[in-house]
Amino acid sequence: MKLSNYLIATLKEAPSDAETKSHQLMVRAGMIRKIAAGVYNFLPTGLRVFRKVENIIRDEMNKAGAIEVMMPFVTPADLWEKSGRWDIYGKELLRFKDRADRDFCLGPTHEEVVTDMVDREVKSYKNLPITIYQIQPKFRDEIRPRFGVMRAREFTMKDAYSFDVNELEAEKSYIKMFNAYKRIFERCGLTFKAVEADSGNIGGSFSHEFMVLAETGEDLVLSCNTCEFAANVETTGIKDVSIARNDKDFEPLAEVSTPKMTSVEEVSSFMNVSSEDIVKTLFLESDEELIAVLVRGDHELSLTKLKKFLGSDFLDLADNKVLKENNIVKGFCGPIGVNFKIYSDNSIKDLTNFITGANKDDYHCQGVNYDRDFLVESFGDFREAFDGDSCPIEGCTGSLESTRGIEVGHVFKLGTKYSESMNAKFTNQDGKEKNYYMGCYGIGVGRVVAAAVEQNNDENGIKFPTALAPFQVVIIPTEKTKGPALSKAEEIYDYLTNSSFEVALDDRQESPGVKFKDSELIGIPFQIRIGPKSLAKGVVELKNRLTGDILEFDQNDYDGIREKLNELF
RNA sequence: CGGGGUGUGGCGCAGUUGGUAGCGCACCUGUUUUGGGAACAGGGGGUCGGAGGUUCGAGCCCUCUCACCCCGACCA
Repeated sequence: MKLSNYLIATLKEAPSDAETKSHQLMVRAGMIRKIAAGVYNFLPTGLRVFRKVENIIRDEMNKAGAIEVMMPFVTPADLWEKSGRWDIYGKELLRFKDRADRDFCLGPTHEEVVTDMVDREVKSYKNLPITIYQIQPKFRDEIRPRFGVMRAREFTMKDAYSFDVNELEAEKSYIKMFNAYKRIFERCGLTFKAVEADSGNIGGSFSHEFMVLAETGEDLVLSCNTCEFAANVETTGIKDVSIARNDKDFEPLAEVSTPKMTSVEEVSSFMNVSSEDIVKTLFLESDEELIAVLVRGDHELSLTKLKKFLGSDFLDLADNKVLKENNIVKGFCGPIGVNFKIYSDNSIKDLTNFITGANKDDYHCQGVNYDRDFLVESFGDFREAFDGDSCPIEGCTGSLESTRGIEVGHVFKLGTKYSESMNAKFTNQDGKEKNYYMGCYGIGVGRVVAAAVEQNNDENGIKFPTALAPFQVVIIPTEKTKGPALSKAEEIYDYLTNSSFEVALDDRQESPGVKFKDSELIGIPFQIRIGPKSLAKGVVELKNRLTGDILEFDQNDYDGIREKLNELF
């Protein structure tokens, strides 16, 4: 590629809305441009990197036996109604009507479409197992898109779906994909970790996330300092270490005036008690009913865990309106006298004589004890784990450490969730119809690019791993006018191009400094520099972006340059 | 959705009590430069997010609206 005929859209300054390194650098390097919140153009160099990632993914998917298809971006509501997700998915699903007033949405994921497709085409166990994948745009109307293409509303995802005859076979498919994912992220040159995860809106029984470790990651990963355990905070279990409570020490229940003390911190300092002696009461709306949940004052409720425990599709904090309708006094909530089911975190089991809200303005209760003062519907693990918690693995005495991660891939065991709801079946060996056992596997392509930038940069710009760089090598003649350096550069350019390298020739009418800076900002791993200075010595120079090393070659030693590059790629 | 903030040339920004809109970078032309974002001279480019209003006069004041960003959306 001759850069005089190319689009190098580099900027000296990043737009003020770019917060993370990767966002700033991708804009400055001229890879992406925003055209609406969470919606981006990929400019030529950005697309080249994107394609590199895409091709690595495609290659590994094909090697793992997955078959590529393409499903539509626009999907009809009836498929979503069939699976039941039309009502569950909420505002993230961008819905619209066509001219005939029929409901559609932009696909945020494709379980429905692919299940329908496979169900139509596959009739027999003889056609199984089968894993279908596509690399295609998705749209999720995120509450808050941010960090450039890291969390965009429109984004490209590789999504694969496996169909098997039974659970055991499905597990094999899962492992195949899991291993393919490891190879993909290794080839992309990323430092990552596979962790246990919650399966969220997609549903299913079991899942792993692939996390690229980075400061700016949006997820919190907890890993054991002793064993192999690692999981997303959302799903990290807490060992139930509660002991039997001594019933004899019950104090009388009493109300205490706590004017305007609505937070745990305020109440604990006002009453001079530790936050562990306070129990927070939260009211939540689930699918059908309002429930109350108790967690210790120093703990955080995990909506994810509670949702899983209750088996409900919808669970959220009750909003102010609902609270008012039920005469719940915000800031002074307590479990005493409420007629909703009360769920309580395991850590409460231990507690005697704790403090809660009194359900009336400016009062808390002290000397509160469950069973005596209120009844708990069920105890369970409902709080979020944090740094320093003990490892949830049986027999392990290690403790958890947290790191931040960018979720670049996610693999799920779905089981028969979708094949049942959509009545998708094949005929088994015994002539009976059976639901498919499914798995689903996603990778955010743009997010992999952003994660690579986030993990690989310095003060000069992006240091792309060689497998992802937009060009493998750029040839920089350091004289502007046509002369011996340019003709030498063109010769080497032709030679390396014919040797199947991805070469850029920076023949723009720019000063050398500009070319060096651009090349380093964009993240091209090697520069070949040719100028009056080097030619006077009869050499050309090869500079390594990653190490800063400069090698000299005889100006006619094209083979030597080629061999060196071959070594490095 | 709640709170806060910002919209002025492609990017980054300034614009005073209301009086004909400016700077740096980028861009174009010319000359000189040519190994780390060159110098000089000249030049082009703006419905000041949009609509309405107040005023002799609005980038600036008022009303509405749109977009974008940040924080929160779990502590009750």
